[in-house]
Amino acid sequence: MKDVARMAGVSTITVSRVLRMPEKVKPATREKVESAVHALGYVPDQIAGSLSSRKTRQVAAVVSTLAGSIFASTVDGLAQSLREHGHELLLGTTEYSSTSEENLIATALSRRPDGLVLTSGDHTPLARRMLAHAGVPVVEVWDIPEAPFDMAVGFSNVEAGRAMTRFLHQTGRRRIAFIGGLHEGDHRGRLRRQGYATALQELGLGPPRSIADPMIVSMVERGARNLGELLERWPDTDAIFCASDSVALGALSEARRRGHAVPEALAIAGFGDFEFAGEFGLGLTTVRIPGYAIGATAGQMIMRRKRGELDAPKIVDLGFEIVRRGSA
Amino acid sequence: MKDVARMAGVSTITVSRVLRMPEKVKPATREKVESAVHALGYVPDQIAGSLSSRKTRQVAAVVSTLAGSIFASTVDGLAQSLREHGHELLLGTTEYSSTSEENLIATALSRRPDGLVLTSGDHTPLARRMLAHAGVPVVEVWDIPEAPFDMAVGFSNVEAGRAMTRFLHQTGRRRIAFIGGLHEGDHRGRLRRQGYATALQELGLGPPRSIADPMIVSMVERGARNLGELLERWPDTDAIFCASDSVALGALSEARRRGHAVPEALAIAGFGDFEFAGEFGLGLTTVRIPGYAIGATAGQMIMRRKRGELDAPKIVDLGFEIVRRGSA
DNA sequence: TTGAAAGCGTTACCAG
DNA sequence: CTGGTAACGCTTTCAA
Repeated sequence: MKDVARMAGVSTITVSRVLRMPEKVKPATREKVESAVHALGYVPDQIAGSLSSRKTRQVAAVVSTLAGSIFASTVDGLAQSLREHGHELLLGTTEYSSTSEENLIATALSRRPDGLVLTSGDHTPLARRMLAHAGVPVVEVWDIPEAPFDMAVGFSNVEAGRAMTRFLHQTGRRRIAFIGGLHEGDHRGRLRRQGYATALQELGLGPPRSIADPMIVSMVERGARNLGELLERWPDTDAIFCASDSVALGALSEARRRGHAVPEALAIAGFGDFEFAGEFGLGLTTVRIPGYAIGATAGQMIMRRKRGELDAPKIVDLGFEIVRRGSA
Repeated sequence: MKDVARMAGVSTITVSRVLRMPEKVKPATREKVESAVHALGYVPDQIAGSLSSRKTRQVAAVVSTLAGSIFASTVDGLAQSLREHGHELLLGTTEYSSTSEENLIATALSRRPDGLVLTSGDHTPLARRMLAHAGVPVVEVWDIPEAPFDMAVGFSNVEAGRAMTRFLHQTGRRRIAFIGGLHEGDHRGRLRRQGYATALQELGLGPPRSIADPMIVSMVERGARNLGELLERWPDTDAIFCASDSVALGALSEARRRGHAVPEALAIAGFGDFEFAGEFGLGLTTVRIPGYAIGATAGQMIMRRKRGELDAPKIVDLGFEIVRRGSA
């Protein structure tokens, strides 16, 4: 910056002003500075700027994994909305729980982000303490917790599970099963299953029929294998609600392989409305979640908070939508 | 840090040492400091640390998009390997080209990352200048460019396109088409198509039969629609190589809808080996790309460079693999 | 409209 | 093994 200042014949603070508030500088001066910046290929050092201004223009996100079509679009939406406001995304994945969320939150906080986006459901007491102490805006996404830490945007996973189960009931199904859930630390998956169980009870459809095998890593394979186990144990099942569209794909393929007519004999529903679920692909009946919008909204909420807007909502329920296609 | 130092009765630099190189501090002193850190809930400020040490422990990645199963696993692998080395990932997406790569590189560089991972193929002259000027380790991923800027890890897209085309030829196909490619700025997709065209020529299979419609955003829908157009124009086509598995899914569905026997009458091959392509799902013949490994390797290469390892390879070809399943 | 000086919270460097 | 001092490259604050 000193070099630029010298070349333009001004002081460094003027260079700084040209870069951040060009309208505050006389056009003639501004041009001199701008051409010096260009000539020198100068790129300001945000690290120094952040230290000085106490603002990082960086927002951290802690996600379990990017694989499996679940969070990718949310991260996409978040990155996009931050970008529109001149902010950057710092991404941490807990992946295979090689690192705890607690750990990730600590390192994220050490970067002094202007905001934090969390996808996990429950936080340890230490994590909550660190968050409280940091005084950073926090947005929990992909579920509306009963007691949000700060802000939250998403939908009710319990309601979503309940809604799809009731939908299957409405279409005439009575022996409804749930497969593919319960992988380690999947808080939201458990909530969906809970919604399923609740609906069964409300409708008087008997006890849950549920298969899960956390050992199978591939969701598609899990769907195929769980379907087998399920039909062995409850051969009269007439509808299957799958924990995700990937699971549903595996179940659908396996059902066809075994000669079960879908949806006539067996209805199969998924969750997520992944790319492959649509009309031109599988034609899977599923629950659509506004993943991209969740991320984009989370970003906007942090930006509004930063601007000091007090009337901004703290909880945003973006809902979900049952999408009926051919499979159920 | 001053508070911690005062509480422990030492100087700030000793606190700093306890945090970064505990073994260099006498156990008794260390314990005093550690308990002060704990008591005060002190979280060091990496911003200040970075400014002082000229190291950010942050690596930036510029990706076109996270949607569509292509780069998500690579970003996952990168985040994971960085994490193992105590580094963080800074993510930028060019998404819908609302922001140019050039722009993203500039903002990434302004964070003074310890490394930069690029997924795009070609860079503007200004981008190259900024990169050169920054003197940061750069890894280009998902293709091995003829003239890499610095380091590269991936595979040859041209060879991959060529290999699948030759594979289809080996299985007896003679009228091979290519669909779904050419979305804006898709450098690597073009390279694959080029490999396809080269193979046709080598094998004497006539001119390329290729359909693309950049206006259709959904890849699955594009596959379905392009298949229609293709069969209208070249009804005798006996094999279709799709630009991605998503496109292949759309094509497969549409082919079945139209009553074409796959693979008997029409072979369909994809690219990417997405989750849904596998044995338990679609059973799609495709090209498997080691996406996660590409990301993980990129991270490792930057770490090695940082450590000053001079014997480290600059170009790593992770190859690809033709995976034969039922569709071709 | 521009500038000088004083930090921002750490780490590097050199002593002791 | 520990500490004092001077950066790191900006922005803030206050003056002119």
